[in-house]
This record gives sequence, structure tokens and C-alpha cells, in this order.
Amino acid sequence: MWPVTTPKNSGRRAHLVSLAGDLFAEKGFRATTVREIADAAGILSGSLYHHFDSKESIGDELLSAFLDDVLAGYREAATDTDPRAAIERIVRSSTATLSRHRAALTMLQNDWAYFSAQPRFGYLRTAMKEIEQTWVDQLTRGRETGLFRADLDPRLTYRLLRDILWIPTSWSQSKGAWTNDEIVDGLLRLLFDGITARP
Amino acid sequence: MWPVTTPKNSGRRAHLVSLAGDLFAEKGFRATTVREIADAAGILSGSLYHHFDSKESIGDELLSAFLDDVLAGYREAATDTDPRAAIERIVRSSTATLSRHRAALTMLQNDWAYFSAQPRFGYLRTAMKEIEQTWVDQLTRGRETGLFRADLDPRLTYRLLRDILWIPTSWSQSKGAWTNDEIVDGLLRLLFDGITARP
DNA sequence: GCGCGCCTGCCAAACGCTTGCTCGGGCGGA
DNA sequence: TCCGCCCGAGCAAGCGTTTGGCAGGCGCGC
Repeated sequence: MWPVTTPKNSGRRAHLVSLAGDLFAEKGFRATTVREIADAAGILSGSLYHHFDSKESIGDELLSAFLDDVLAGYREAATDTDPRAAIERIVRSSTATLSRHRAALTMLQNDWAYFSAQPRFGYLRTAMKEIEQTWVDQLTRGRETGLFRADLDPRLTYRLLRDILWIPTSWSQSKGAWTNDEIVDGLLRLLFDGITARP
Repeated sequence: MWPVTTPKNSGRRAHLVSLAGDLFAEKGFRATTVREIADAAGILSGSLYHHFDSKESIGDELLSAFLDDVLAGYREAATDTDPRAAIERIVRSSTATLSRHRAALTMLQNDWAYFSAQPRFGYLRTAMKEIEQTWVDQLTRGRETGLFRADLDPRLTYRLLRDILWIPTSWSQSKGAWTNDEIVDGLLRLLFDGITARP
């Protein structure tokens, strides 16, 4: 099937994907039109189809690159034998990865239903399952070794934490009020210790 | 100007708003078409304009009702003199309100940029400011009275917490794995104490 | 109690516009 | 001469919205 148009290793193509990603990150995938992407590149909308066979191909490229990156970080973090250290590595890895893939995150947040319903994007569900399993494993291990609270619900905690991690990326550049490090430190502190003062 | 079409106190109109809200909650505001709303009501798309002068009017009705509800809960919660109790009341009030207005939340999450850019929806920014102020006030009070950690950043913590609260509503009915009470209890526990076990 | 006007609720058929996408052709560098 | 890259023009489909009209019920004057 490939290359229908331009080979994937074209520099021009990668540049266009990057431009489209900026727009997707701001407005979401469906809300961004191919004409806007073309305008950003200084060409006409029809000319985009010399490089991609559809708008979804651009989204596919961004999403698959993102998930590959996320999973690589998770797999490495999961090698740590200490659950607390593993979770901290997962958090820091996630934050770093997300800041590199703001477009993909916005797409997943806004148009998850749209993508996950299509067979083409079936890898989204697969990847999500692995992400969940990684979290649940570490949380369960930490609970069983007495490191975490005994009444901790690993799956519920994962669901909360995963979505929490995705949040700061949305406002990472709107106001430069906090640096990435400040955010992740504040988050880790909240996660491990809560907001209550300890004597 | 009003009533251009049907009076606001019409029962039929309220029913249509409710139907549209269900669709908005699932697909977002912009992704839902007036034809889909009409189909759900068993009428033609044009007939909707006998009740509303635009699609945005339906959104307006849902959003303003939501924010009125949220602010009422926050104002009542803020009367508590104990910061920890006030925050717990804010959290519980938010959870209850959000479960009653899933459509509005989805609309704000997916199409915030779209709405907040329009003068018609200027009250969104106003309400958000009051919400932020309520959170920051309570967090600051708690920190100054030694109840919360001295190194707590009220604004950063607010930004995290506000978005965290909005999360569970998104998956409140996808899987009935947890009840609303379980979620809010888990959230409060996480918020106050973190995940670490205490001797 | 009957006709009349009015109101609510909806239909049928479009309108102007935007969407993602197609296709033949041209241009410049290798 | 080829090939990567783009133009110019346009298509079908879908979008929110408008318009004119019709059916039925309710109240009011006579």
C-alpha cells in the first residue's frame, strides 16, 4: 500500500505532520480543518493529499508515535524493583513524554470516542490496556509490601492518576506560571503525601 | 427579543434540552449535529428552530444552569470555618453537581476554547474565576493555620484538583465499576493523605 | 354552540457555506 | 526526462439555518 504518495522518510512530510500537530494540540483533531493545516504550510489544501492519503493518516502518525514513546518509558520504569521508585519513574516519564506529544494528548482527550471506534486505531485500546496494567501492577505490589495504604484500590487509583497526569499538559504553555519540574514535583508530593501537614 | 419562538417555560422545550444534553455528554457540543438532536426527538432538524433560535442557545441553557448549580454549592461550602471541612464540602458538592450536569462538563472539556471566545458565553470566565478564588481561599487558610503543608502552592494545587474533580464524571457511566460515593471517598483520601501508608 | 382567530408543534424543502477529498496539469531541479 | 512538489478548480456530502405552510386544540365573542 505504501507509498501511495510521498515516501514516509520525506523531510517535507515530517514537517507537515509537525505543523498539523500544533494545530491539533490547540483545537483538537476534528475541529482542525485540512485547509488550516495547508494554510500553516503555505500551500493549498489539495496539495496535502500529495503527502497523505487522508487527514486521519496525519492523526495516525502522531498517535502511534506518541504511544510508542509512552510504552517505551513505562516498560523501562517498570523494571525498578521498588514500587515507589517505579511509580515515580512512571510519573516523570509520562510528564516528559506528554510534553513532547501535546497534539496526541489533545486528540485523545477530545476525540477518543471518534478514534477508538475505528478499526484503524485499534492499537489505541491495546496500548491503554498495557498502560493500565503497568500502573495496577506497581500499585498492587506497593500495597502488598506495606508501602502503600492497605485500603488502596489499585484500579480506582490508576484511573484517577492516569487522567491527572494528562492534565498539566493542557495548560503547559497557556500561562508559564509553573515549570514542568514544579508541576511534576507538586504532583508527586500530592500523590505520596496528600495536602495534610504532618507533625 | 424573547420569545422569538416558544416560551422558555414550555415543557417540550425542556425535554428537547435534556435530549440534546445526553448527546452533548457523549459526543461533545460541536460533534453533535442538530439533525441528531432532532432524530432523538423524532422530529426534523428544522423543527428544532421553532423552539430555539440556534444550536448555541441549547448549549447556553445547559451551561448556565450548570454554573449556577456549581456556584451555589461552592458558596454554601465556603461558609464553613474549618478549611478541611470546607474543602471536603466543596469536593462532595462538586461531585454531586457534576453528576447532574454531565453534558455541560463534556462541553466545557471539549469545546472550552470555542465557547469562551464568544461574548455570549462571557459568564464562563466569570464563574471560573469565582471557582478558583473559592479553592485558593480555602487552601491558603488551611496552610496559614498549619492544617496543610507549609510548602503547598494553593494555585497549583487548585489547578490540579479542579481538573481532577472533573475526571470521574467522564467515566461515571461507561463502566459501573465504582459508585459515586466510592469515587469521592477515594479521591478525598488521596487528596488528604496520599497513597503512602502511615505507621 | 358555533365560528373565528390564535397559538403550539411540526413538516417539507430548500439555502449558503464548509468539510474532506479528487484530479489533470505545470514547474523546477537532478 | 523523470520526479518531487504544488496549483487550480471542483465535487459530493454534510453542516446550521430559514422559510412558508398545515394540523389540531384552546379560548372568546356572539
